[in-house]
Amino acid sequence: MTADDDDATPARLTSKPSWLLSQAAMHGHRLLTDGLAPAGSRGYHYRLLAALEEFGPASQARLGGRAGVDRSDVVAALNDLAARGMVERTPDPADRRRNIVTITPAGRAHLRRLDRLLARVQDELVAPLSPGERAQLVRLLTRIVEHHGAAR
Amino acid sequence: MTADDDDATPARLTSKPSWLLSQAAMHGHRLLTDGLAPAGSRGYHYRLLAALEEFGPASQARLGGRAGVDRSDVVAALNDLAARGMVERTPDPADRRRNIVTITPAGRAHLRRLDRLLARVQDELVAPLSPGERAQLVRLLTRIVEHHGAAR
DNA sequence: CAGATCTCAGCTATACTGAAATGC
DNA sequence: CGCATTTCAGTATAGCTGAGATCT
Repeated sequence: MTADDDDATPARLTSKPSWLLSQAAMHGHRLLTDGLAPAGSRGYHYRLLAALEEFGPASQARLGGRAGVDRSDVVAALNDLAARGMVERTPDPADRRRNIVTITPAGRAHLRRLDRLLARVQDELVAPLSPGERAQLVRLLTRIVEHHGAAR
Repeated sequence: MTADDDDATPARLTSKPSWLLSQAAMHGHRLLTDGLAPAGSRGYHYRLLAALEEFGPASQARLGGRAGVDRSDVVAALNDLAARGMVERTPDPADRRRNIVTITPAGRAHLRRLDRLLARVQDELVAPLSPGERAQLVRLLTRIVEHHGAAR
């Protein structure tokens, strides 16, 4: 009754891309959560700050679209970021339904810190692969994501 | 104000293995859920049946370990499968704390049906890749999963 | 006694839906 | 009016924890 027996995984699973992807993503998620915890941040905080710095100020609806955060969850995440002085919400004078969200200098500094933390996470995640293999993995995954994302 | 602007994804995300993996896994999860729905089954039903057929009858604890289903969720999943006559729970005469779970002929037939449905799902998931690229993807993912899983 | 097993109740995080309030 | 935006309330699922009952 060794650990081999207990942990043995059916070949039906280990051979399937869908299972491998979900397992690898699960490990990635844990590394990311643990990696960002020291900064008191979550993945969606990073995604929102990144979208703001790369594309500039935006309404919450558009920001959510870019960062992959649901309209409903953007609210709470921005509350967090605003409370820490990393973003500012100002009413849009041209359309008073909208909030224009802007990243602050403190937000940019925090984003740079998260960038450093996440670089380490990526390194751990693909640790067993050579640089060439890592690039190949990114290429293959990008094609899969674009194939299914384009149909959205 | 085109869709490009709304759907634009920060380069910080699209270049990261952790993001690509979670996106690809998300698409895989949707295809899998949709693909199994016609059979009235979930991913964990498939994993449990697969573990039973490949490794034979087992206690619920061991079965959960093999199928990657939490001890707490095994109970409900087996209730489903038993109600449909796909598994049988019998007390272990050698250790009366345990239930020995066995797959029935109906369970094997159902598993074969799920196998066929899932083959289509895998095909859709990696549709943009050539056969060689699919094999390469499986190899790379396997090494990542084994690297992190071994440390468990 | 410690520890394993099954079971149930409940928690957390994520992704999503519905609807109200406001404004275009 | 229809439609968009923000916000809140609530739902569904997956993964997990705690504890009780039973048994080794």
